[in-house]
Amino acid sequence: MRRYDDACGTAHALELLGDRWALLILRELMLGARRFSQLRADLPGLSANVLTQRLGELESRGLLLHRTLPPPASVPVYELTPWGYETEPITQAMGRWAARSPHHDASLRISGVSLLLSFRTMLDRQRAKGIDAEVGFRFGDDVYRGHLTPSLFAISQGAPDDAQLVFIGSPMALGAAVHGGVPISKLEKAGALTVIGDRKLAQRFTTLFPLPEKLPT
Amino acid sequence: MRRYDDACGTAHALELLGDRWALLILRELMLGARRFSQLRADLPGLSANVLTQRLGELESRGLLLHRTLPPPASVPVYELTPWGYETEPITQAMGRWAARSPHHDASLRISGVSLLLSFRTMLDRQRAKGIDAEVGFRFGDDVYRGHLTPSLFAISQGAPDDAQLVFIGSPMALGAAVHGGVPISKLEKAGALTVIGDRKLAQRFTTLFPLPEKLPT
DNA sequence: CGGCATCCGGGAAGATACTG
DNA sequence: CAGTATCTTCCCGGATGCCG
Repeated sequence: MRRYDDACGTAHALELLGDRWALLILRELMLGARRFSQLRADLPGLSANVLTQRLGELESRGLLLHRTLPPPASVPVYELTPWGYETEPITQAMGRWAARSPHHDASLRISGVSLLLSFRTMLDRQRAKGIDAEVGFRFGDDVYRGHLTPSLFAISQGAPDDAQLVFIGSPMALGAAVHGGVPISKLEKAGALTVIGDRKLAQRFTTLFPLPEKLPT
Repeated sequence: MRRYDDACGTAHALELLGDRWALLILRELMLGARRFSQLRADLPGLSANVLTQRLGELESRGLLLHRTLPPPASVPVYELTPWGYETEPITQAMGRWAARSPHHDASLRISGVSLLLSFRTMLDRQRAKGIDAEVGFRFGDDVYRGHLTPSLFAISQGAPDDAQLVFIGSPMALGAAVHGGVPISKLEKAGALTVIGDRKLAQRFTTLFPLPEKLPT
């Protein structure tokens, strides 16, 4: 490993997760275990050998585990350790800071996990006052449930037991609605997004995660 | 620039400041403008050409400015832009997280800026209850003043007007007292640290910035 | 399908020496 | 003092092939 030889915690953090792609791999695992092929699909620019290398390093450093799901699944997955999950504040601080960048291009592709994490990061507690909702998300085969309250947006993998609201579509379509201000009706007409359940709640949902003001170019 | 082609804010942040040494350079500028040679001294493993390259990139990205101090100084310095200063939460999140690492080696060298920033990051508001103190720090030629209150530790370059307390010595010696639990008296006997002013306050000062509990190896 | 090994090209990082 | 110039090394990324 390349070292900084610096007692500062920031330097040590960079030694542990400063390699290219490392933090993005952690981000994709932030909502639960995922498979090698899922990670490849989430991070298209990342080649298999580098992914293998990163996963090995992060495992040896104690940030994630390589385990096999219990039968009948019995497939290998990668999952963060508790300490790995504790990197979320780092991811969030970066996301919050970069959202103000004049060069940030929101039209690029985004993964389902990234989008849901951005909601968690940007939740506006004032605007969410009084809310208590179970929301489902279906991004192709990836399904998530979120429990939204004014103080917290708890997300996990899997279909919700009974959601007031379910979004179906690509992460980019939902991102356009929430972060891009595109009306839901327009996305539905274009066939990019489907909303099931409480449409009024869906409308409100799109306003709960405002991005910070951008800097002048 | 190497891109991730990802709309996620974290990815964009990594494009802007994910290059090796970049975040550590920002850290060293976090308490005010510094010169090229100071940065080299603060980051011994960083060679001049890489430093030149990083400074140029960070300037073109809008995180810092290369300007000349007004006469009679008239020397070139590098200084963060307001947006550059806004990276401190990232630095702090990393430092806080890495402090729990089983592999963190606090015996390595640390810069004055790093140490003072670690105080700001780790300030325990409970323990600091009722405090309101002006503290000076002298690390060789680098002099800082800090205004400490229960909610904030404001730091700037330069000698304090009237400090109740001044620490004189190397950053590592002060770090040993605050983060390492080494008694001030012992450091003074060893000639590593000098305390001027309110010694009782100095004693209390060393308890205000507790590190989080480490993970088992 | 889910990796790991290997080879290769390009480019970034590191060490050292040098210049205005 | 504040950077350049040059050279070497190593990491990253892509492709391919192997093996369970």
